[in-house]
Amino acid sequence: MTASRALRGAADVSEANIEKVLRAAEEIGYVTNHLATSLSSQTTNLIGVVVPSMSNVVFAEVLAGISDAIQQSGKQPVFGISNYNAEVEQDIIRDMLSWRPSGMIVTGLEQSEQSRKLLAGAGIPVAQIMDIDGEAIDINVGLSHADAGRDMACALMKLGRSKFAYIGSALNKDVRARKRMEGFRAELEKGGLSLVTSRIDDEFSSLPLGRALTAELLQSGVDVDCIYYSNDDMAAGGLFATMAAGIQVPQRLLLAGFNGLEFLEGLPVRLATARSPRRQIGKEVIRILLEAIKHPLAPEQRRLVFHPEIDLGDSSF
Amino acid sequence: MTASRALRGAADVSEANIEKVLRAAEEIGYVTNHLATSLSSQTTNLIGVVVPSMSNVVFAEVLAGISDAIQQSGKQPVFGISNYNAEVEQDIIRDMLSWRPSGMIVTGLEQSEQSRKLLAGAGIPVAQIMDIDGEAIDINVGLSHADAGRDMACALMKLGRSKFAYIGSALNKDVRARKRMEGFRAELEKGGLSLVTSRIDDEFSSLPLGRALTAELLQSGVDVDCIYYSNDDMAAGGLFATMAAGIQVPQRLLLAGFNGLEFLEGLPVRLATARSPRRQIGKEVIRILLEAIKHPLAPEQRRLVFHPEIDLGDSSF
DNA sequence: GTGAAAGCGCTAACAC
DNA sequence: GTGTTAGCGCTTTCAC
Repeated sequence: MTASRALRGAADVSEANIEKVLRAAEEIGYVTNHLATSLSSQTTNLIGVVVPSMSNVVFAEVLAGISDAIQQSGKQPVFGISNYNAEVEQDIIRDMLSWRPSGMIVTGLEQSEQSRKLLAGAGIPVAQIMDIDGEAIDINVGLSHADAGRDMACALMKLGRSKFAYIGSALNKDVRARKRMEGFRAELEKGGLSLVTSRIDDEFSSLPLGRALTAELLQSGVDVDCIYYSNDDMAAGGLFATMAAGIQVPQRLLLAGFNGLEFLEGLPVRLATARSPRRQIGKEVIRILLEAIKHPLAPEQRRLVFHPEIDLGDSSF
Repeated sequence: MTASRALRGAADVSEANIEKVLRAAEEIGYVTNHLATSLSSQTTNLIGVVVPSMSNVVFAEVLAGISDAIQQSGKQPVFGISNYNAEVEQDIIRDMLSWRPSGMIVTGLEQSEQSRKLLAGAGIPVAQIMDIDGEAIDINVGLSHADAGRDMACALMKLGRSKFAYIGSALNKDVRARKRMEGFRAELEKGGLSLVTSRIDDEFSSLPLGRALTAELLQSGVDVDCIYYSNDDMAAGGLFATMAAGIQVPQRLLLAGFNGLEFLEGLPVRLATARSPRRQIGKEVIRILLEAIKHPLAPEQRRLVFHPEIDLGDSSF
């Protein structure tokens, strides 16, 4: 017992014993057994975090935000990757819960029925991040992707564009990209316009894919003056297709993406985009979750909505 | 006991009881307590994985490779991010070991003395990945970055280039980038050449940084016909700087990076690079680690060396 | 095929 | 300030 107390830095242990214990621990290379600690104390320092992908910089940055924010709290994040697959996600959630984490963070609002049940029944704070277009289980931190699409459509129409195309990918898997697209289209229709054409692939978004789909669209000869992409990677690929085709961006053709990734700043043309607050979402969800672990939160404290800022880049002339 | 056996799918339980137990578990929303399972059975299904960063696509892909490969094994990866900081890394390692994982994977060979001691004393297989230039604790899967630098220098000299510059970043933190640079320089010297100039920033590599450093170098008016970058992101940024300056790549100026990232394929010019086998490293290290968990491995089975293939892209004329 | 006993390595609660 | 007792939720072992 004295050793246990000394190692935890608990009060009421004599200086002499503290030193003795610490030295002995050092000597034998003692490493706490967290399994026993947690089982005994009925509490862990674990926070489960499930994201759909890590190759996508967006989630890498959310995780970085989470890592940073959690640093001083004594909690430890445990990451899981669902590959945009609800069944995989459910398995991961089940597995994480079996480690009795003190909080959970999952991406988006579209979990399986079973996943929602598991999370709701776990008796711990649960946060859903990135998206707010839907009903949350508990804590919800993110932005409206439908609105993001609408806002971009609105801004582009204001710039005088009228012949719109959409280029995206894997919309069946990436729900949030789909919501942006739908918001975009809805707003166009409100303005009396509609998409002239679109290209949607099943693969995941990437720069080469954006380039390929754009090249294809340009070659088809359809007359458009603006392309809205599912995200910045795709839009950057589009830029290179236009360069190869000798088309002036943004003068003759305006390209717009989503996320406001850092690498856009290095491109030859500053494309239009909307900055998603990725690190901030990570930071804030941890802040709220840690509070929720301490004591129950009022409904209004359990919801945080960000409004991504549109950046028209070189297109704002 | 019967319940425990039924839930684990163990043999020797009557059909009737299996069904009864499963139904009851479903009904009350039972979730295994892995803390108790692992404490009791003296074994976990955890594999600790420590990487320096996740914003860097390279590590995101290694982790993806690990995730894929581990899928069917019943093991579960637990990821930690060290931020290129040996002290943070040590804390993470210590923390992970306290959960009694059945194996550990860490990035690079440059752990702190204490970290090495912890890992070596944990009594579990330990794999160090990405780099092989140094002494490994146990399992080692990766490539020689010094050789990668040398090979690229060799290839570029063969193309007739002679006035070399180097542009890199955060070399004090990114040991492997430093090793490539040193290998590169050593090979140049072997060929009777040396770096005409170099630009090295403290920030982490990024496309905008590559662009800025390259623009600066171009403006300085130094005469070079080839730039070797710390990696592809930096090189791509360099490409945009040359485009802005109206310099023909690769004719007048050859740009070379490292990693062979997918997005290079979307760029206006296919830059020179060397493909690092990122997913493969993830896949293979899991294969070896899982074997090592089953039974001790011979020294030659504990080491796997990859030889990155040089791709000169449009520079190979 | 099922159950009883012991124990994994810790901590909570209480006595001294 | 220190030690004792009991127990966290499982699994292992052995008896029946």
